[in-house]
Parts: sequence; C-alpha cells; structure tokens
Amino acid sequence: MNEPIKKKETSEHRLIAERRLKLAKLRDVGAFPNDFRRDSVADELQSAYGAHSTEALETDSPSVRVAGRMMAKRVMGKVSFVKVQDQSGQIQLFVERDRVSPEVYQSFKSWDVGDIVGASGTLFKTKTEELSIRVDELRLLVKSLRPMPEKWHGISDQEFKLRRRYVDLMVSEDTRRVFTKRTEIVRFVRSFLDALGFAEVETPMMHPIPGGALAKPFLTHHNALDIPLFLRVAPELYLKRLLVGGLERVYEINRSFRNEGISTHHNPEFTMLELYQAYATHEDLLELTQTLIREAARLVLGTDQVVYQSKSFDLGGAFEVLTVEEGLLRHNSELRSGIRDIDCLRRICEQEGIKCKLEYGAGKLQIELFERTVEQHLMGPTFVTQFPTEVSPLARRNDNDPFLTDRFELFIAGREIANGFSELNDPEDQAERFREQAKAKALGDDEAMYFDEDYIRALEYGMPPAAGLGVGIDRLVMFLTDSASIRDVVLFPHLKPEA
RNA sequence: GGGCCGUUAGCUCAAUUAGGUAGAGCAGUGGACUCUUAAUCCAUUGGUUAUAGGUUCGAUUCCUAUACGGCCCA
Repeated sequence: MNEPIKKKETSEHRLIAERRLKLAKLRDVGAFPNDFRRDSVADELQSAYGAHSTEALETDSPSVRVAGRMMAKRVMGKVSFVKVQDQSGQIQLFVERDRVSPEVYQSFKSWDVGDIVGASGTLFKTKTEELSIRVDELRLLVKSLRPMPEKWHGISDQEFKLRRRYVDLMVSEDTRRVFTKRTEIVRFVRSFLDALGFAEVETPMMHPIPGGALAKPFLTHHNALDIPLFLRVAPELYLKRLLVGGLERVYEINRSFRNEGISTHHNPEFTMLELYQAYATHEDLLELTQTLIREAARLVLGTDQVVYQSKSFDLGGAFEVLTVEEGLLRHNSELRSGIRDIDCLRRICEQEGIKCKLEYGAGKLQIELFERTVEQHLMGPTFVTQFPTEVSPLARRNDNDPFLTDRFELFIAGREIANGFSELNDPEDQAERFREQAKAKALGDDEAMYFDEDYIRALEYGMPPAAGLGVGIDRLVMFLTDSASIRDVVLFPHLKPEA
C-alpha cells in the first residue's frame, strides 16, 4: 500500500476513483450479481427480426432477455438509448423512465459506458426503423472501473492494442474479425485432416534433447528431476516416433518455441501444424498442401483470389514449382559456371555481403544465396523443391542425386508458409547426419541439432516410408486476413516488459 | 545489431515560418431534453508535455542519453 504510485496511475486515478465510488454504493445491494439469465444474443435477434415491419413486430412484440457491455449511452431526458454489445454483435435498448421505474432510471443515469448490463423487454422498431428492445427490466451486472477508449477513433496506439488486447477486442470489430477467422482456419485444418483419416495427437513440449528444426531453443529446468529441459523447437522427432509405433497418419497443431529475435513475422512462440503420412512422398504432400491452402481461402474468404497487402494472389490454379538451383540461376547468372562449386558460390555470396563460415559446404552456401537473392521474388504461391541435403538433416535423399533431398517449401508473398519432405528413415544415414550437426554445433553453430540417440533407436526398429509437412499457422492466418504483422494474428504477442 | 520516425489530459489530436506560462473533441462531473445514431445545448474538472540531463532569462519546441513502440535494413 505504501508503494510509490506511478505518475500515469495517479492522473488516471481521478476517473477511476469516481467509478470506485459508484461501485462502493452498489455494494450494499450486491455489486457483482450472477443471477441474470439471458435468452437471446444480439446477432440472432437482428437476423430473426431485423427485416420485420414495425406493424408485424407490434402485433408480435416478442419478449427477450439480453446482456452485454454498454458501448453507447444517450440520455434524452426521460428516455434513453443504449447500445449493448455481446459476443455476437450489438442491439439497441430503449429505456423509458416510467417503464423501468424512476428509481431504476435515476440509478441508470449514473452508469458508465463500459459497464455490463442485463435487460429484458419487448422487441419493436424505433422511428428510424432500428430494431430495439423496449426495456421493462434493466440491471447493472458489472461496474467497469476504467474508462473506455474514445468512441469514434478507437485506439490508435499500437502498443496499447497489443498490451491490452482485451480492450482492443471490446472496441475493434477488425480485431475481432481477424481472430474469428483464425479460429475458423484452425477448425478447418482439423476437419480437413480428420476427413483424410489423420489422428490429432499431442507430443511433449518439453524436450530433454531439442530437435526437429535448425533453431535456438529455450532452456528451462525440472526441479524434482534436477535436469535441464528445452522448450521444443518442433514436434517432428516425436511425431515420427509415432510412425514407428504404427500410427500411420498423425498431426499436431500447437506451439513451438524458438529463442530468436522478435519481428513482424517472428514471435518466440508460434503455432505450427505438423503432419506425417506413411507410404506417401513429398509429392503427395505438395498436392495436399496446395489443396489445404486453397480450400482454407475458399472457406474463410469465400474465394481463392486473395488480396494481401494490396497485391492479388490466385490460389485457384496449380502453384508454380521451382527448384532451388533453377531459382538461383534465374537471379544469379554468374552461377552458370559452377552452381555446386564451393569457390564459385563463396565468391558470389561474398559479393552479396553474406558472411560465409569456413565450414559451409556448397548446399549451405546455395541456401544462403537463395535466401538473399531469390526468396523476395517469390510472390505468387511457389513451391521451391530439391533442397540440398546439407541443410535438410531429416529429409530423405533424392534417389538419383544424393546432393539433394526430396523436399519442398511453399512461399507466398516472399514468405515461407510451409515445409515438407519425404522422411529420412535410414537409421545409419540419419546417424551420420546427426554427427554432421553435432560437429557444426561444436564449431559454434547454436542452431545446429543435437545427436538424438533415442530417435536413432526408434528408426532402427523400422519407420515406414513416409512424408511430413509443417505449416506455419500464424503466417497462413496473416496471409488470409491481410495482416501485415504476426502481432496482429497472435492474441497476446510477446513484447518487451512495460517501462 | 544499424538507420529513420513516434511518445502532449483516461482516449483521439492541436500548439503558427524561428523557443515566450499547453488547447480542442470525446469520456467524466453539474444542469436541460420522451425516438437518439459520434445525439444536441449550457456550465465545468482534468497536464511534472515518456524518463534523466544539458543549452537558455525562458524548452512541448533545440541538444545528449535512456525506455517503450513503429517502419526499413542486416
């Protein structure tokens, strides 16, 4: 109680204090009641009765009970108009002093925008033909102590929206729409995969050995066992253990964690779909990915013509397919002399200002150069295929060309959305690849993988030939909701602590 | 990590080429009003101008540093 109060809090205190006083008076009669029951929500009333004529409603005069937050309050003297908002939408209350009783009306006049109320009455239409409730009973259910944002302009401060998402959701239809769509997209992905016979599973988020992606993990500690644990960077290695166990079609939609920077398309925790299908190849999953994304767009937007950040994208036709080396040649003509030649690659990389470590092989150099010179041009949906083995330690080698793996990534608007490949199920090749990774880690690459002995042991029991796919759900939602930043599609994105 | 921009009342924004005691709308408070739609009308409260320094007779304004956010680049 003796803590120093911040200046912001002090100046705000005046407005809150007024409301606290109002709340104190309410406490005598019960301040936070939970005995009001509603039988209707705003949106359903609007669609059921919005088109009824004034006369039809007059003979019918349906009686309804609603509850929600007061978003507008217009007192005209002995009659008032109130906009009540529930999760579905808004409906207007018409409050007459002599109908609800002068005592209730007097009290109502002291309520604030932002308070949560319950009302019952009969439906009718006002002079301006707006569907409204002629209120018989009006109750204050929750006293709000903090003032709402300005009603016309809303919140413009981006930081405020993110730090107080609950307020953003109250006042911003756009924000609500984005997260409603996110829910629809995730629901669609589940039903799409369920219909194909995939089983949704949950695998550990805390890993004794992090694996499944080239990324820096978060480290935590288990007290009772006194062991370090890593937050997972990907569920991949556990899902493939399930293939070994005989679960032939599995998927997981949940969080992974990467201890890297925060930007408009990186949040330290993010949602990924990963799925694995036995007796399938990367080509099967390329088809599946294309269908999944096209159908998601059709469901959520009602069209396969998507506009993202003022650019048009056609998801209706077959997506473009381009190999890594084709892409490199398209944007680096000097590579013709030696696209797998280390010296040639290194020279061009350095011209591009890429820092090349001594241990980088041709594959790693190719990908560095690809990221720098090609990715930004991949606007329309494009599958990039044939990734170097060096940067794909979990993917199956191409049968004709061991330099390459049977792998693809999907790029839309210059950003990676999905990543899939035929799975490496040769335990000896996998062990060798882990050894390469461990070597890189020893040389200081903190994104390199660990050697996971249990995973090798699992493969030694025999994993069926299979293909796997990962889809960045946040990035997919960004694309389908025309959101510029990942922060716009994550309810509570990570920010630096408040000053 | 580097560059640029922003931070003024609870919220949205002003503050005049070049420094002169910070204003408005909404919200709040008091009053009028029985069909409003950002209701209207009258009156009114509310500020350590992000933080810490510096220059100056005087700083929201100029300079430096810090914090948080945004955009671009790596």
